[in-house]
Amino acid sequence: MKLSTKGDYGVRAMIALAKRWGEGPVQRHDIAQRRQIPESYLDHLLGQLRRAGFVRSTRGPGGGHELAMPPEEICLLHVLEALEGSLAPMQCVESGRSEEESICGQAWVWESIYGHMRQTLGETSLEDLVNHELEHEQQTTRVGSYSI
Amino acid sequence: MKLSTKGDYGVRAMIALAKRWGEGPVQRHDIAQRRQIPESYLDHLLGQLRRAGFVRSTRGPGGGHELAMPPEEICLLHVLEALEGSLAPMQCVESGRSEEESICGQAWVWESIYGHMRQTLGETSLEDLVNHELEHEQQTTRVGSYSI
DNA sequence: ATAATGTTGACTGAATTAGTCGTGAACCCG
DNA sequence: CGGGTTCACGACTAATTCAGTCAACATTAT
Repeated sequence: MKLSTKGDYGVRAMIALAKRWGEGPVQRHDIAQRRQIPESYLDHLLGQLRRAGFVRSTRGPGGGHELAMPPEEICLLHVLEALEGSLAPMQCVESGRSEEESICGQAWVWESIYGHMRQTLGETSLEDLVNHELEHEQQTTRVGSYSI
Repeated sequence: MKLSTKGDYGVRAMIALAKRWGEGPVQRHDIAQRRQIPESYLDHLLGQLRRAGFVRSTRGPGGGHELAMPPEEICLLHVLEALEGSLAPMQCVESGRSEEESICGQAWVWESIYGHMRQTLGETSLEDLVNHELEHEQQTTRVGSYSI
């Protein structure tokens, strides 16, 4: 039941980009360093996120990556589904499946859990994550590690 | 984010046993056939469940496996944790971890999801699962496939 | 041009999952 | 006792997924 590092790293990268929203492209190298993601792996993640329409990239000197839309319009659910595919905990809970087919006898429990999960992730935007991080930084006097 | 087949099969097996609660031991072969679980694999699962104290086994002719306690006293959460270990979706959400340590910036969301999941699984007993299955069988006139 | 940067796909090593199999131990019955 | 039934346990294996690297290529700024 673990989220893969792909999803974890991907969200971290998106938070990094959200934090710099409106300030122009951020470079792969920069993101990787700040958020502790292997740089060559980040490549793939950014690729998927770009193809999913969340990230816009520009090449050449001064290039980099930036969000393709404001942070408040991007929710965790969509980011994670773009990276990991469906988050359904069991196949028989995958969307669009008639009651009859679920012969596993426990599907209804997982459906409820999955529903709640989707709702929570769907209600949480990148903006929320950034704000939460900023608040947390204020509280602890420790400055810097992830700032900007 | 998928539950492994281990957890799925394990719960299915427990439902099978719960359905026969009070009727003496049920044989591996029988469970495997009814619930579509590879019999040699079921061995391992029953082993884990026995060592976790949920199942009692007896050898020899007329032997088999049965629940070690009434179905209403066994919840999904404990069964799954016995089989899969912690169900936490991220390591930084694992229980007993101070706020400071979670540097991932998204832990709070997952903590909420994990909390809800544990609560739901903790409130669902084998008895509930059996009842749900029985109701469902009544509704659909189709008889038999999993009966008794 | 050329240097900085992103893009892509092929490739790899490690870990995990999902099993199988063989041997042995306990038990029941005659 | 002896033979058949059933569970018990651990070694072994095949397949899949995960996590990550790398090299060759494309694009743009200056």
